[in-house]
Amino acid sequence: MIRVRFAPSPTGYLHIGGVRTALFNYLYAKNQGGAFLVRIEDTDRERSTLEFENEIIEALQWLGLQSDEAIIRQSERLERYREVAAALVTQGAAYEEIKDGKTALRMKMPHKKASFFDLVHGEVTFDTSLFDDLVIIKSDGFPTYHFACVIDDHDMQVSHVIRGDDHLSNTPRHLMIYETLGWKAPKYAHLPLILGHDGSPLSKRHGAVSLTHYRKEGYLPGAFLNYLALLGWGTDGNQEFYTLEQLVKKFSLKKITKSNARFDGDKCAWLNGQHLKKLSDEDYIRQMSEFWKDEKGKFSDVTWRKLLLLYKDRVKTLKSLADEAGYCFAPLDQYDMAIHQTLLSNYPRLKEFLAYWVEKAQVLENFEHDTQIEQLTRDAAGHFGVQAKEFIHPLRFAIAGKTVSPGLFELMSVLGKTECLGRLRGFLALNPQIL
RNA sequence: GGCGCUAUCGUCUAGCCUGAUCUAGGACGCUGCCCUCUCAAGGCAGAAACACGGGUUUAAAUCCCGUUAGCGCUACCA
Repeated sequence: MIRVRFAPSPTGYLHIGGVRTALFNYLYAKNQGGAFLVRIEDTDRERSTLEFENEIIEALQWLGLQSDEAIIRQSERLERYREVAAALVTQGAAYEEIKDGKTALRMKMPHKKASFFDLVHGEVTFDTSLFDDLVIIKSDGFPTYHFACVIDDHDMQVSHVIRGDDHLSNTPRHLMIYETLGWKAPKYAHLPLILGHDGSPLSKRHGAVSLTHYRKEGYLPGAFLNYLALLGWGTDGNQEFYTLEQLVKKFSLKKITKSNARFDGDKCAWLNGQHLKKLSDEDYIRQMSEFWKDEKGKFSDVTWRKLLLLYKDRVKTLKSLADEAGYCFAPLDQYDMAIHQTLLSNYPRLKEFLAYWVEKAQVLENFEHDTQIEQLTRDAAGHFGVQAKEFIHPLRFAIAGKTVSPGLFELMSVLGKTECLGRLRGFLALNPQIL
């Protein structure tokens, strides 16, 4: 039975590297029909908090990477660690060290060439005579990471330890603990690390390192996981878009890369856009509506739906809807005069056109049919003997305050007759000396 | 410093194990074109890499050695 675990330490928010480690553990477990477990390593009493722990567990839930068994906390297993440590002292493999009146326990480090076969790196050898005797119980009575980790993995019957490369050099130490305890060590797979865009270790300096950030930006869990899977893992084919289920099916430790990878925000955003696009209209609308609860209330269900669909191919994150469609949510308070001027020089008869258009459009009962508005606009252009775009571009600017938007007529039908004519009249009333 | 890991386009990667099929494939980003009411989306095209130096071999991105660089460990942090 394959059993793996993700063992975060609640000394901070779940970060990108942690998510990737959790993901690969999950993928391997599910691919092999095994179990994925979660263990909270809260042996650092100074830095561990319940708040971080809850946040991490909640984040894993959001990602869909749930533990198959009850979550284990190291702080609840102190008895066990002390018991094993005491046995080691009794057998003479560990000893007390008193410093500043505080007592800690150290395990004698066996001196030998320690080799193990890493599932990612292959054969790795260390000379353990270079290591100090390992502190196993700190003077505060808590076990050190190394000691607790080994005992838990053994007690939880973990078959494969899949963790970051930063633990590669720790592995021989762990192996020596297993050896003096007379326990069988699990198999190891050390994952390459995720670095910042500049190739340096991921840190706050890089800005977005916590998963929370990506949640708030409106990333889909599946898309984020998909991107992370692509870092340090490749397939023979050219497929890059994967759902979690597809990743589970295709995952293999053999395809894990040996070298560190840099996090590329652009590609991550692109993939999220791809996932958004692949969502069914219903799912997309549900996600957006949940994210934009407040804005939703400003529109009828039918209009809201129409609005969202207009931007489905244009948004990369749920949050970016605001960048694309901000003008739908709030009235325009001002226009960019530079663009205004450019438009004016391109279309000198702009005011005349718009006034004519308003005159024609106000006769329409409503703006519900974009084909109707389009026909009206093209007729108007024909009336002046100019191309339709000479009407469309100024109209777009007056309506959206931007030179970029989805199809103008669809946009107008979403905004509605009253709002559109209101904006146009406001625009025409602006800067009479320029117009 | 010591020990360990790693090294293909700017970035993520395929190829490396089992040398010849690699004038090195895909993706993001970038540039151009098409579509077109603008922008996106989509389609097409393009620029862009085997870190360096030795060696083995008829033949090396692929195997070996060294150099360099990056990263990790070297805590009573995990």
